[in-house]
Amino acid sequence: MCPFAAPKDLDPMPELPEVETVRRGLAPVMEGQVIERLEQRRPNLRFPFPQDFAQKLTGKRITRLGRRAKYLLVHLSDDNVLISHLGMSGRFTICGPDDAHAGLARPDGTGAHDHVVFHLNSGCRIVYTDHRRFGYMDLVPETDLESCKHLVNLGPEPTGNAFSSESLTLALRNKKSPIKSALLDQRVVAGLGNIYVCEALYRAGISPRRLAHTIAGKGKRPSARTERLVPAIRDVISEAIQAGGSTLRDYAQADGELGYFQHGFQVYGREGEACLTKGCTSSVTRIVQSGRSSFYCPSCQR
DNA sequence: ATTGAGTCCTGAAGGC
DNA sequence: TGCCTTCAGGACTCAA
Repeated sequence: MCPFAAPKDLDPMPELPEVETVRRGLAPVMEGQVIERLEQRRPNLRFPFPQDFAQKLTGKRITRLGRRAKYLLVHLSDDNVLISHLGMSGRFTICGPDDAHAGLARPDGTGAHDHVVFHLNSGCRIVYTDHRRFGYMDLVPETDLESCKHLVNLGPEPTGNAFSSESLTLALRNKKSPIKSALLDQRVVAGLGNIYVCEALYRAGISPRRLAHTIAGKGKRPSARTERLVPAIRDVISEAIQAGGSTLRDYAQADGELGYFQHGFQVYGREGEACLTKGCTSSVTRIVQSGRSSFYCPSCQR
């Protein structure tokens, strides 16, 4: 049950589906439990922890685990919400009551980046590990959740009703940046990261270099590209959540580390390899856009 | 206002 | 073998 995770081929990054998978994995272990003790091993991750963080969480019951975009939301009995962003390398691991190793630095070097340990009254421990420390945690009152600085500017959830070809048209209309950058903008649609943007654009047959406003079109009615892009985003996210769910049990049994699984990416990380579109003889190309890698097929994506 | 560049961090991977 | 450089990425800050 403890985090002796085998190295993965691809360093997994938490985007919306991974965070949702983490939420689903943690919920049955954390909901209803009291945080008997919280170990905070350093003063900050990406940002400082809130003042008296451990003290404010001690003795609180976890009422519910939620999620918004890439944020994990831990609702507490005192009407505060612990907001956790996993950044690049944040992971949660469930350690059972009998596991002596939880959250301890070990001779092989693992454990050195276990920054927060939740000790629950069930005896389980939830260990937050983040070797790059791009993640962060914050505590906000439930009543201010939607208007707090982390969530206030977020666009619609890609799997929700508010995300539609109409809303996307509006969001892209005046954007002069490439569609790749626009979709990474969390105000346009919330929860996409580099991987799923590449995959969605491939599915929709849209070049990452195309300027966002040329996708939205000029008229009021959504363009053909927008009509392809919305379901492409929706599907790629939904499928990834499903894939996460189906492997959740295996991972929890294997090592307790939650939310990461082998994806079948069609373009991401496949530079130089054959395009998977039937009949296409091109190969996947990598370009750099605003400092990030974009993978795409120059023939299929226009 | 919008957009892009720089920044944080660490481990892996490649070069010599 | 080992040291050094480069790279990955989200999202904040800053500047054009």
